[in-house]
Amino acid sequence: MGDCPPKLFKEFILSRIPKADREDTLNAARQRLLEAAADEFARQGFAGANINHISQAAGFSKGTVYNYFPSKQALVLALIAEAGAAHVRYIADQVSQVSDPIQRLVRFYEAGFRFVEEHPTQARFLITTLYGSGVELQEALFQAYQPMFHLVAQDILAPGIQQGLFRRVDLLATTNLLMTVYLGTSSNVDEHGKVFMDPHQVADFVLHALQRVNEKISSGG
Amino acid sequence: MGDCPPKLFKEFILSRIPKADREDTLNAARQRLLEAAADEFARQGFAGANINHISQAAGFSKGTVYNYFPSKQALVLALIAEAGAAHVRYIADQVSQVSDPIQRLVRFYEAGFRFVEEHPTQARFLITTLYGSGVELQEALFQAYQPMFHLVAQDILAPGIQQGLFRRVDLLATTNLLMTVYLGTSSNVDEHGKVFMDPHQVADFVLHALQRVNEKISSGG
Amino acid sequence: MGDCPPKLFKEFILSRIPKADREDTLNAARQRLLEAAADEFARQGFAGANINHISQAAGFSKGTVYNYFPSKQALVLALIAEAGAAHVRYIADQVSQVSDPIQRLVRFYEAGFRFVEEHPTQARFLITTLYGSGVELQEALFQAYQPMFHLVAQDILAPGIQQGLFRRVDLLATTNLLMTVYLGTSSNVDEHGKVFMDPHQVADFVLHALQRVNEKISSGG
Amino acid sequence: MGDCPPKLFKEFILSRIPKADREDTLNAARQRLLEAAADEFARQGFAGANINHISQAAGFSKGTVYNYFPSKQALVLALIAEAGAAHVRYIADQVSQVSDPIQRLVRFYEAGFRFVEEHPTQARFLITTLYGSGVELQEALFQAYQPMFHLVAQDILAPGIQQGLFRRVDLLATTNLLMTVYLGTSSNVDEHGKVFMDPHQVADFVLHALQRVNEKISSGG
DNA sequence: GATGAATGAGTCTTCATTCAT
DNA sequence: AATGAATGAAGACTCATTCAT
Repeated sequence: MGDCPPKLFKEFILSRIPKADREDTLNAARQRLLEAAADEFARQGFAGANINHISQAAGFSKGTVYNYFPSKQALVLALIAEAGAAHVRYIADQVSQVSDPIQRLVRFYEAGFRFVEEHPTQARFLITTLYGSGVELQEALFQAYQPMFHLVAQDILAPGIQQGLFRRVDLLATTNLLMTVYLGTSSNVDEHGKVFMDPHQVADFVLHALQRVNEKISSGG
Repeated sequence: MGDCPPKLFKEFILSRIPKADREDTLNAARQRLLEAAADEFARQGFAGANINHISQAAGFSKGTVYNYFPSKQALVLALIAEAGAAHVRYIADQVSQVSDPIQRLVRFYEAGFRFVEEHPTQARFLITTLYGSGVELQEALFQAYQPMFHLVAQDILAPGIQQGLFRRVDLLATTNLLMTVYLGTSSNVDEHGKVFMDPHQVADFVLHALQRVNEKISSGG
Repeated sequence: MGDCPPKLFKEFILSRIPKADREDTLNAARQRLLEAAADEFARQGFAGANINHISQAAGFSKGTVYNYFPSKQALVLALIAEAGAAHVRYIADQVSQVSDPIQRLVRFYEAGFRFVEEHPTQARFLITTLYGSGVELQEALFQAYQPMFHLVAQDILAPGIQQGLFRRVDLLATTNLLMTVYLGTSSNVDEHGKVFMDPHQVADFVLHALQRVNEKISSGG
Repeated sequence: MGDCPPKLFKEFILSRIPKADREDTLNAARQRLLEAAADEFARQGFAGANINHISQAAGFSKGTVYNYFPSKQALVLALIAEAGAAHVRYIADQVSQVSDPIQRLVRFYEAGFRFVEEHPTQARFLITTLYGSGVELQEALFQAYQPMFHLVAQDILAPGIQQGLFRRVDLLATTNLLMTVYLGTSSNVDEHGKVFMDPHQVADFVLHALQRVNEKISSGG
């Protein structure tokens, strides 16, 4: 650095600090856009969403989204990836804090509902994308959710069965059912974003379904 | 007759047939439009659907939907009402053929999945409308589904509890869960419209959840 | 026809007449759009042209072009094909009315300039498209002009050489030169659309270039 | 110096070098921009050109063109003036190296085609601008080309006629024809930028057209 | 009732231009 | 002088809806 003339050194210093700020600013702008997008997409669906509204809801003028995302499609896909990953991470973090499979299952629903209540817009976006129309987006989100399926199967169900806490259910089918129950119940929220059902009610239900019993009720056709 | 151009032939035929049949024909036109609408709405969502495509898919030309439905919105609402009612009726019919609550629960899932497989387009439309975006449409469908909630609560769960077949669960919450499990699992279909899960697997799961037990697994947070 | 009830026969007759009119109307609309397009494209170039202006200049409102042409690109291509063919046809018709190669060459420039003066918009469009930017459009027009190259080569130059009226020039290169001279000179018009040069002046020039001589002026580098 | 970030290194260099060289650097930047502009304008036409692409193709970032040219329009006009002048100068230099009018005419086409092959981008820009759309730009280029018309008329044709080498043609019209032949033939290049025609073929053609003859072929309409 | 041309508001996207750093 | 984020006007294209036939 000694070769740099003093003036340039100063400039160099100055140029480093704004750069960090700038990056923060850019990331913040991107985040604002993603949040606004989640809101708009959740309310109107992909086709019904207006990308200009998104840009303006994020505090920019019409064209500015396109400085961050090359198209409406790219914007949803980015949102699916980020919100999906955030959802998975939030739940996985809290589930992994306990080790007992039963506790983990309870935590799964607790954390899941908490995510919905803390991130209502993202959650609503995710649910409507998962079940709403548009196969391509559904598949993208399904990909993003793979770790959550894995979490339920490998970190909750499998050890629970192995430890004799749960009955010997089919792993794949039951994972699907537990996920279905989570995603379905968490999509019912009141106008304040509160999930209608209580996580412990839900957990109770599935724990009953998983418990070992002597006599099996037959459902044969 | 061979000299008549096809369009006029159609008119001629229409003018000859008795009034009751003519009504049938009109209803048939309406039905064709509703089916085409279900397909388009299921694939593209409400906002993404093209009402002209619907008209043409039904065998009419562009403006003709408007002879049957005053607007795109009115068309979806009619479709929600009719498809929703058909869905409820299909399941209720089959459930009511047996009287044992356990058998009824099994029938509920059997009939439900069968409906999805026999009416894939309607079913896909209903699911995407129920979870997809657009609060107004969701509420309309929720209304249409009230009889199905009632069926589960009053004709399956309540008698089952009363007869001591099911444990004393919360009626509303459990109805929600059973419905959630149905709607969630029936939305997972492969490319041929076959539901991924087996109805008996699902029924087994919920019957386990409902069975009376001596020792209760606690999920207390 | 005897099988048709009388009312339908009347309808049949009525339905035939409007149909012909309708077709005329549609073709007229299409032609109006193509003319308006030629004007706009000639003035602004492809990229600079505003397709809404074209629609409105043709007496329609904004979106109506799209009832006739699926895209801006398709519109230019149709225009290139139609105007190019008209240009070729106009010249070929008049050239073929005489049989002497020298007369034909004169007619070629006469008819060519007349076309420019009678169809100034189309002509300007064609010239700007041929030399202007956009390789794809240039190639499309080049294709449309093939018959004009063929005309010059096979119906004017070749017989002229064979009859000993023209010197033994290279057929391809000279065709290019004659076409170049035509296209280049016909692109210089005054504000009233009148070509600056006189067709006989131009014809004289090329006839001198083609005449047989004893002594050849060498241009050897 | 190794610690200086690249941007600053550039500034450092700039600040050390003498004023005259610095001006050269600035001019070099301007030249890079003009070259990039010629490329973009030639490919896309004025309306289709993207001024940000130009800036980036010149090695700058988006806004930087505006430090050199106040607007897109000003940029083309500057380019027209500079490239037009370069074109004229290139040809005039080589033509003036010989004094015989016939040799000069041959040189005119030789040098003209050589310019196209050595400066393909500029040449393509000039041709498309001359014939392409946008009257204002056409006129600007026409102005820039005045010295080339003057060259042909006063330094080639007039002395040739005076020396009895060419027949007594109309000066203005023939100048137009010679220029037309040049501009028209030089616009036909293959994908490597090579002009399709040979300059001597072209020169031969016009020399034949200009040569004195005893018998004149009449083209009288 | 059926048709399909016409309408025009609305949407996605591009890009010349500005300006704070 | 260079940067590149932001702006917002403008343009290609879509489509719900109307209506004369």
